[in-house]
Amino acid sequence: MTAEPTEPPSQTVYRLLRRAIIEQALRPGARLPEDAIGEQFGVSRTVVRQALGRLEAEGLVETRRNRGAFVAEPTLEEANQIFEMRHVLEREVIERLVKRISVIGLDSLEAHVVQEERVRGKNGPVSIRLAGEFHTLLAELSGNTVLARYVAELVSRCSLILAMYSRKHSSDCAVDEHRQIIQALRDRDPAKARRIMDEHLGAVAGRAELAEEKEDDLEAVLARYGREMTA
Amino acid sequence: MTAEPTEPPSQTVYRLLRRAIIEQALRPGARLPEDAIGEQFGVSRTVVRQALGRLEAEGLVETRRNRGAFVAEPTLEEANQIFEMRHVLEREVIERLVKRISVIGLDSLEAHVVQEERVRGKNGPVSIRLAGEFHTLLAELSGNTVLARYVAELVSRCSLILAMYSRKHSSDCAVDEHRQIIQALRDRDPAKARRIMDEHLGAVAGRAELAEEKEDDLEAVLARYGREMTA
DNA sequence: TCAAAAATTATTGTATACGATTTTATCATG
DNA sequence: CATGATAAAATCGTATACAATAATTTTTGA
Repeated sequence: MTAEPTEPPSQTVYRLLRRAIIEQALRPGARLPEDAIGEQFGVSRTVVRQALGRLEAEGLVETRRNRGAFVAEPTLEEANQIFEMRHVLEREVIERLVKRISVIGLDSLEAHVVQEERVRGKNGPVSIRLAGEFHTLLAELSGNTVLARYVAELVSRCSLILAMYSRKHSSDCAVDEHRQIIQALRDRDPAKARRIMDEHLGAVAGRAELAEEKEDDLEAVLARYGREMTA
Repeated sequence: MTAEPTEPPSQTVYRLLRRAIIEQALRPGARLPEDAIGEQFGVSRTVVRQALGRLEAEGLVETRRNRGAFVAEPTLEEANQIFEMRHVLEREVIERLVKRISVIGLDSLEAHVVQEERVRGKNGPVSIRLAGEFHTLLAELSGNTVLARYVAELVSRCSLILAMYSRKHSSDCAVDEHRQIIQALRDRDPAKARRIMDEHLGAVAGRAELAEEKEDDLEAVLARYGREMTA
């Protein structure tokens, strides 16, 4: 039996915090004190710090000197730039996939959409995450890992933006649009694929309105997300 | 007088290591032991670790579990993907600049090329860095900070690739090509600008051949780059 | 002499300790 | 009562200590 190399704790913390942010359990502006997080996850500040550092590099977290880390609050200008770049990169993804996506690739997209359908309307946070992961999966199928990494980063930052500037994350329509994208790829129709992706991203970006603030209960959130760690 | 907030030590270490890698004073595969670096810079392993973490996130450094950090050694496949993405993004940069670059922007590009000319042939490492920074400057002038960040990252990773796969970093020709790019932007000629950028990047990518290994003297390099820190 | 096992060394991974900085609370004073 | 100074608390930034792991060397037995 191969001795599976266990994941380093900093990565676990990183992963869980990231998911909590993307699923909007931790909302923009929320404080992220090192000792509170470390205590919940049963690790020292050292490893929490590493995780926060990575999240900061990805733009999901902002840290202020001697003040600590906070879930990032992108300005409207940043939000526009992020959407712009996402658009540029996802267009590139589609262009590549229309040319050379494999049957296996199409199947994995189908499988993902089926998953999305399954949680449709049931679980808000999870459906938010799955909707984003559809785009990440597309980018991965492009075969260029750099492109995939950038898209993943931008998609996750978009979750943050929607949390700030849209009233509700109505991802119901998204599933149908995702199906349309798959169909266009299957048809090998570049114009159609590009048009649908443009519309889809436009729809996502269009949900930008102002939303009211809502306080988080950090401990409760961490307890929920930390279960995986202590178990 | 405004009390200038002094740079955190981890960022200094990050900056100096980054420059050492980009200027090829630390070559791909070189070991980066935490205590040796910390001793040279007069800081603890804690801050060295932070710097190495950031460099890893950018793809300039690879760390192997319980083995330590090394200057990254991109494979040929990774190298191709990086060049591809750089091409995609820089094309986007040019497209935007042709439309809306300001006179001030053009001036700053001119000023940079003058600098490049000044060190032409004199100092290898510095001219390598300046050649890259021309592209970073272009991306910054696009006004999209995300785009600028990605281009900066890719440009620096290209230095690494050239260090591995090209015999010599003959950046002499680059200065002229940079001038041509500026001219095309001045003329607001999209087709020409794009063609020149394509040729330029093709020329850069074309220098990919196999190079012999060469051992580094870590201490000497760090002493050189660390002067700025201890002073 | 060679190979395998054991011991040694070197280096990383994590926790903890302590000083520094910022924020908050307290209190005196106009 | 407002306000500014001072003290207290909370939190971060960095150094250091120790445990864990991997690499290296030495030892041992055939």
